Amino acid sequence: MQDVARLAGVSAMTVSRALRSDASISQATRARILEVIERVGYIPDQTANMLASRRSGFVVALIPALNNSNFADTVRGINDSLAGTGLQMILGATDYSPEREEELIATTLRRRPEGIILAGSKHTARARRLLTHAGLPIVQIWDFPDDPLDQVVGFSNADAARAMVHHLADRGFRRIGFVGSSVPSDTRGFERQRGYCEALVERGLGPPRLVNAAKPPGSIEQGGLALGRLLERWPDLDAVFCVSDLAACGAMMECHRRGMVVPRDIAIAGFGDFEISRCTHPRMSTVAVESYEIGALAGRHLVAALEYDGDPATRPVARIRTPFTVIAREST
Amino acid sequence: MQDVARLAGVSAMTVSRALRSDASISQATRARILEVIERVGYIPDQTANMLASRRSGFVVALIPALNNSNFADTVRGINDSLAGTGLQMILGATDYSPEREEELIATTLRRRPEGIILAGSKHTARARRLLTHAGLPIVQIWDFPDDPLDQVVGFSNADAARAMVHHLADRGFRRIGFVGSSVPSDTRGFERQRGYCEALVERGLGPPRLVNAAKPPGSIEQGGLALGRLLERWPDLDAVFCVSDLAACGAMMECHRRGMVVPRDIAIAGFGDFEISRCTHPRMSTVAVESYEIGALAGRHLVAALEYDGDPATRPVARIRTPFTVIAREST
DNA sequence: CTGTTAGCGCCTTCAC
DNA sequence: GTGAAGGCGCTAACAG
Repeated sequence: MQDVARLAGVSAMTVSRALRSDASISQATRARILEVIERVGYIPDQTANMLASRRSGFVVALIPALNNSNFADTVRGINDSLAGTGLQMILGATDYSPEREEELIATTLRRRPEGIILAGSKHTARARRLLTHAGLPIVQIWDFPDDPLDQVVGFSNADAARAMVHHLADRGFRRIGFVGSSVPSDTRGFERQRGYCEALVERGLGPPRLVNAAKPPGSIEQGGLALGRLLERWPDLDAVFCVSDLAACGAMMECHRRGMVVPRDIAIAGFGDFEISRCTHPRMSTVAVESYEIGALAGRHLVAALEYDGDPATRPVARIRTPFTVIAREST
Repeated sequence: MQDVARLAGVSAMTVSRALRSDASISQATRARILEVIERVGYIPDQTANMLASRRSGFVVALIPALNNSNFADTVRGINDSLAGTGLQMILGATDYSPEREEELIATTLRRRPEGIILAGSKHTARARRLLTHAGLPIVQIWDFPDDPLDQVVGFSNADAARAMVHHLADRGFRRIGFVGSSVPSDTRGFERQRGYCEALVERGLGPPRLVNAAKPPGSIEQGGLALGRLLERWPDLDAVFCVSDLAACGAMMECHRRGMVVPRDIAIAGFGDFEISRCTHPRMSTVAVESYEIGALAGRHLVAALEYDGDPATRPVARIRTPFTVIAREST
């Protein structure tokens, strides 16, 4: 910056001003400085900027997994909502582990992010302490906790799962099995399982019939294996609801393999409305959630919190319930 | 850090040492300092660290899209390969646009990353200038350019597509259509199309029969529409090769809708070996590429380049060709 | 509209 | 094994 200043015949401070849009500087001086910058290929050092201005321009987003189309859409939503704000995203994958999440919170906090977006509502005690201590705007997404840390954009996974069980019951299915999440700490998966159990009670459909899928990779394959285990224990199942469309897809393939006709012999339902659910044969009934919208809203409300400059005590705190919809297709 | 130092009865410099593993400091002092740090909840400021130590700990990864399962796997591979190195990833999505890529390069370079991973080999002139000027290790992935900027982990998309056309020809298909990428600047898609055209010549299968899918969202739906347009122009097609599994999946659904039996009436092939390709009915033939491995290798070789401290002129430069495989399933 | 001064929070370098 | 001085590249705050 000193070099540029010298070449342009101004002080470093003026170069610094030329780089910002709001600063008071004459058109002529700015033009001359920008010309020098372009000519010598100067790239301002944002690290030094961060230190001096005490603004990192970072937002942290922590999601369970990168290779899940639902969360990938959410990340896209966050990314899009940050465009034009000068904010950049630091992305972390927790692998559904609260401990890994805590670790990521601790390390990313060193980057002095301005805000943080977290999937879910289950955090370790230290993670909660770190977050509240840091005093930055938080948005919890993909869940609707009773005791939110700050802002929330999500939905009740239990309610969403309940809705699907009611759909199955409405269509006349009575012996409904459930393929649960392969990851014990997948709280959203667990909530869906809870919703399934509650709905069974509500409709008087007897005790739960459930198994858990095995660990990825191969969520689809694992869904098929899980169906096998379900049928072994409860051969008279007439419907299976899976914690995700991927597992449901595997379950459906297993049906094809066994010569079972969906939904005549057994109905199959998934969760998430992945593109894949429109691509099975028959097409799969599922629960659609607003993956992209969750990210976009979370980003927008985080930015709003960052731009708010009134009394911190009266900062608006969004608690948004995003909708979910049972998509009834031919598989049920 | 000053506060911690005062509480521990040492100088700030000693606290700084206690935070690093390699520094020379007595066990007792370090233990005392760490205890204070834990008690007061001190979080070191990595921004200041970056400025003083002149190491950002950042690696930039620029990929075309986040919601593409192939690239998501690559990102996962990069992420995993960075674990334990102290490096963090800044992720950018270029939306298949060289201009957007240039913009991202310019803005992320301000963060003073230590290395950069780029999908593809088509960059604007300014982007190339910025990169070479920055003088950092680069890894180009998902392509195998003739004029690499630095390191490469990828494969020839044209060759991979050629292999699939040869597979179709081997199976006796003669009138092979192609559904190209919806994005004009998708160079990998364009390379696949080139491979298709070359293979037609090699096998004497007449002039290309190709259409392009329309813009996402709805890559699957667009594949179906594209098949419709292909059949309108060339009603006697006996096989269709799609630039991605998503489009192929849509094409297959369109066949179901039209009462065409795959592969008896028409064969369908995709590209990418997405999970979805194992989930169609019949299962889809496709070209498998090592999405995760590409990311993992790119990350590993970037780290190697960063750790290398010999003569810059003799730094090892990896140029890795990752394999691709035609997966023959029932759809062809 | 432009310049000067004094840091931002940490680490490098050197001294002991 | 520990401390003091100085500076990383930039900007806030003030002065003019």
